[in-house]
Amino acid sequence: MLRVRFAPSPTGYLHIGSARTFIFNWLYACHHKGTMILRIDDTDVERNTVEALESIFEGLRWLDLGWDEEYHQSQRLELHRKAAWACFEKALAYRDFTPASADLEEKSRQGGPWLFNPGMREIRREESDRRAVAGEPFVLRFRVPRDSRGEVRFPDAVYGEQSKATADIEDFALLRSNGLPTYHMASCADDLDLEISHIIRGQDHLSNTFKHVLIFEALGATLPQFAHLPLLIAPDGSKLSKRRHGPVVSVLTYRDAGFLPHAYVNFLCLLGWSPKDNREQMTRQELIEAFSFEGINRSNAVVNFSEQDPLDPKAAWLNAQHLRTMPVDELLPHVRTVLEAAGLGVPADPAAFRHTVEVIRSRFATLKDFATRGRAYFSDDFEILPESIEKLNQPGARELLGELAGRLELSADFTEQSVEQQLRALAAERGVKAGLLINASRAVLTGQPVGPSAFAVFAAIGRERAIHRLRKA
RNA sequence: GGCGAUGUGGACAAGUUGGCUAAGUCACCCGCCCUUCAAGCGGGUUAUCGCGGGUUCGAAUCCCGCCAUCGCUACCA
Repeated sequence: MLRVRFAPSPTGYLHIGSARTFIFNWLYACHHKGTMILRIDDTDVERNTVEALESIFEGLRWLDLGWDEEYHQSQRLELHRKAAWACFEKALAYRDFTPASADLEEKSRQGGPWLFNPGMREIRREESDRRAVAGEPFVLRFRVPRDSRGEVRFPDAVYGEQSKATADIEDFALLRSNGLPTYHMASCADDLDLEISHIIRGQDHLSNTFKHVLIFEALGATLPQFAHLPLLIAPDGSKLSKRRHGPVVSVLTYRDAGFLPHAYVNFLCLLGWSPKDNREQMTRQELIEAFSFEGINRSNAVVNFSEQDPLDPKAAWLNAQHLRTMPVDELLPHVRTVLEAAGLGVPADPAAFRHTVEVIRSRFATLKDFATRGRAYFSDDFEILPESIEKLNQPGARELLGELAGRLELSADFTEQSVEQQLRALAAERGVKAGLLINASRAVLTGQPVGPSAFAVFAAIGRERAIHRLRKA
């Protein structure tokens, strides 16, 4: 049974890189009909916040992909401790009584690799026990087998066969002096207990994996398969950080910018992965079918944003693409949500709503456009832009609009075709270009200087409202 | 400093068992369409494949060296 997990730590909002990791895990699980597990890695009590946890869930819910099982590491601490002490009992770990120190850190930075605190590795069991019982604080460290073996290796589905000399792996901590497990310990113990078969995570963990392999072996487990993902980075090559790059690193920013969840998922998939057959816009099902480790790149991908334009142009394009090609009925709920959030109503007649959306969506790039540029379609309270007023100020435009209103009122029917007929006839009779009336109509009906065919606008707005707006001009 | 990785046009990204003029997408420019703006359709500009050597009839693809960038090097994850 294939089981994968996404394991965020609740120390900040859902990062777009984390979101992509979640998506790739999800895709892999779906492709192989496996199980997707969400595991909250909250062992760092100092940095965890409930706000961050909420924010992560909010982001994941927006992505709208779901998961099958959910765990929180803080509720499984006994498991982690048991695993850590099992290592100790087998003499694969030892107590380190050295107090945390910045000096040692400094020393290691200059003088080559730092492997362990001098003297601690060799303390005899009796002395170690005695000092512990006496209440002396300690961290439990893994005893890297530097004497018995030369290197640690593991295959990575993306980066290939990896190896590292044990001489270059330091004695990392398993348990902190406060008794809580470290990331390495908790993660491995849980991966083992939850029977994770494939660990798909960011490449920043590639070097850590050597330690994890050691832990898995110490616990007598067979290794899961590893697949590391290239990182998402900023245009200047630095890693994406909240401090330096602001809201562009949070998935919720894209929700608030009016992205369709699936369009953003689609975009993220194209960063570091490719179906290799030129497809860009893909449905969820197509992504699931096409996804495989073979399509994952090894180089980091740049999220192409700038101060002027915080949205990656390709992401924006992909969103517009989905917006105008997806089945309308799937789009409608999203439009409704955005309109309601803006305090706008949705047409009572579902067919009218659907028709209106159909008319305007090809000119919009985000969901927000429906409430801003498309406001006049859903409310009588809208602004007429200065550029639109210019079109109204053409000589004779207002008078003709009034006249048109009169004719439309008396007309037998009110369809795109009939309105066009009436309008063109009027223009011909008065000896003006149809364009004059067409552009003026659009301006007064929608407030916008540009937009869909004016005749389609008439039909979408409806007879009564259209006539009213014509007269008001 | 040590270790682990990566380096194809502004961004994404094919191609890496060596072999026609290095795909495609976004962005940008032009044209068509046209009542406007998009969309759509057609076309175009942008790459000495990080740099320098080597092997070869022939290298983005193989070998060596160098450089740059990223990651790990925490009682953070």
